[in-house]
Amino acid sequence: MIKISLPDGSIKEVENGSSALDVAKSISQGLARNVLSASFNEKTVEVNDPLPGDGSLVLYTWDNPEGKTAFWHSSAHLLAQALAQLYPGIQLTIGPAIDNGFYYDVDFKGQEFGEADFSKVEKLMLENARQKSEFKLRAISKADALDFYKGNPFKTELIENLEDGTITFCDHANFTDLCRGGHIPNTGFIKAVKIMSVAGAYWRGNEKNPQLSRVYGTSFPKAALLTEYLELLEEAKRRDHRKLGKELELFTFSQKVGQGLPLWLPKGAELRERLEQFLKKAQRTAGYSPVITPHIGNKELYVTSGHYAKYGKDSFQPIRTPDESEEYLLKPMNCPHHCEIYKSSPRSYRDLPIRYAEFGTVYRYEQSGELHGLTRVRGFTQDDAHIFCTPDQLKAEFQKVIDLVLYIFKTLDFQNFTAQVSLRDKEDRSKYIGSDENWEKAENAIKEAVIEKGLDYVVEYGEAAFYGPKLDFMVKDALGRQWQLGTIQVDYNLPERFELEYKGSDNESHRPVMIHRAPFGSMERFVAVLLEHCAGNFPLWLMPTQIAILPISDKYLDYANKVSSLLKNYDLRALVDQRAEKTGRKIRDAEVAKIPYMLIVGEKEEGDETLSVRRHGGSDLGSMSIADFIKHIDAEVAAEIGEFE
RNA sequence: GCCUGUGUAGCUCAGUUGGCCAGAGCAGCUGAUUUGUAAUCAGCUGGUCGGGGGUUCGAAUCCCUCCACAGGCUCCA
Repeated sequence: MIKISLPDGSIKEVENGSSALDVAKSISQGLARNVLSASFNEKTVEVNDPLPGDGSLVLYTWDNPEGKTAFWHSSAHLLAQALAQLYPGIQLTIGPAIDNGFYYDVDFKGQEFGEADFSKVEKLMLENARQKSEFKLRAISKADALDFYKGNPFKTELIENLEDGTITFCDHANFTDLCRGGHIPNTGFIKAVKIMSVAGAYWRGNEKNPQLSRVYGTSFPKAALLTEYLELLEEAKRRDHRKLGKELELFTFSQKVGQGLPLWLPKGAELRERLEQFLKKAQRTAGYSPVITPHIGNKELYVTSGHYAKYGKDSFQPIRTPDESEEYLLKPMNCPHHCEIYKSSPRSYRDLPIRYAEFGTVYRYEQSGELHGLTRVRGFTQDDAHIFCTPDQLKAEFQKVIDLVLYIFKTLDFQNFTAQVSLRDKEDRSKYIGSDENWEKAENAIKEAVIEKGLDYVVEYGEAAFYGPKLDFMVKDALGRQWQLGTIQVDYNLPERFELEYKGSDNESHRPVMIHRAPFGSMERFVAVLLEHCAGNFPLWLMPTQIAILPISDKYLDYANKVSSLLKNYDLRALVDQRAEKTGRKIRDAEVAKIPYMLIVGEKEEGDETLSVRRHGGSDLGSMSIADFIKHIDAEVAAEIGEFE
């Protein structure tokens, strides 16, 4: 007998050779039916394999992320099996579980595969699933593994990088795949399957490598869950910022202007302006000085900064002047310009920190396939600022920026953000410029600042900017894709390259440290993510049109216009629906336009100088005097914005 | 840039074995209606079927090519 301890603290005695599944059966039949994976002594094990001895066991079902991972990982095997059956001669590479499903990268060896083929793959997968084939993991020697995959350069490469003695294959039915393990008991658990898309993916993510076809799929233990998931995707589509942006007339694109170059329509521009004013006010409080710099700069400037060497190919081609020796670049970054402003005058330690802020529009030649609505464009405006400070001031300045970012996220109700500390790649240091010593200092300053602020964060190695480590604030869009919004970056390198100096109290020259920071990130991306976050129902203070005044008939137009001009005097944004439509229609249109407040005015309201107030979404707030309504709105806006201290 | 798709009126979409003059709803315009909490009625306007080239007696439909968009891959705000 062996002793198995379970998460609830209980200890189960089971016979030698029992599997995780046997333990589940000894607890309850219901559990046994639902167990998808297990970990033994904190290591993932095969649920069907005998447990090696005493230890602690955790069983996972669909309700645990571990269970889903095993489920989708196993589904990837099922997909590979079906593809291999349908397309003889294809080469399999890798097929991991991902956030909402799985994919498999295959080389179709020239065979056609497109959307039209999805249903036959799904059908075959389900057919195979019904066989209830067990997944069996077995050890294999490196030599045998290489022999098995002779002729498949991808698997061969994977195996070569593995240690002999640790290599395992997974068999189910008559299908075998290189695999490290973690499977569901058998294929019968997979009840619903959907191939989502097929896309090109370079082997190991490197565009110099051959391109494979990545087949994306998802699967579920119940058909109803698949339906539910597809409905969720539909809902996400309704929240898509590209759709809402069009409907709410915020922005557009024109082929004639160019790819990735957003055109802000009046309502969108107004919204964006309000966001800018909001941040400018907070930045005034925080001691920033506004600066303004031009849209182009001499190429030499970016050669000095190192941007040209690193991002030259991602820039628009240089602009030439009639003077042949001159080359200008559409500015891809604002920092070199700000460095030159710093240098425009000698600086003393008494001047620091200096904080230059600019809503600077920058241009980057993103590959056409990269462009995506407002979240990835070729011309965008950063809410950029550069803080020049002494090394002693770095941590405090960094923390002040964190406060500013958190204030913004709080005001706009972004609760589900991820703070990511991005550090250098541990192995490859060649991607970065600057001394090890400075990198160490910068990385430590960020870590300390984040810990002292009590921020939840994850550390990502290799995600740093080429000139320094950073702290990024990531938010997910409607489809679950993660985008970087706010960013705070420490930089010892630009001060060096631009030979920035200040005179210390010791009358010696010293080098300042720079912080690059953009709490929104870019206005374009921020508006996009905000739009999806609130499904177009922006907070009242941001709404381009806050109030729709709806006269019952044109007899009350005069009163409606009078109310409108009164509201405008209070800096409120109202429109009067002058159409000869029925009230029901006017309300519907205002609802569809997501206007927060509707004021219905007719005979009664005109008589006693009141308003009949309706809130977007259907609630009737009843009758109110104009003064009370203004107070009501002011209170709502004040509650939304709060003060930055 | 590459892979897989998509592109018909301002918007959403029909037109899918090539065949009268390319359709609908919404929006817009004109008129009637003077209306009380999610769509009043009628009429009218609006299209180089993404651009170019080709096959054909005949192309939105088939072929080639370019462009844009969408979902991915690398990078990044």
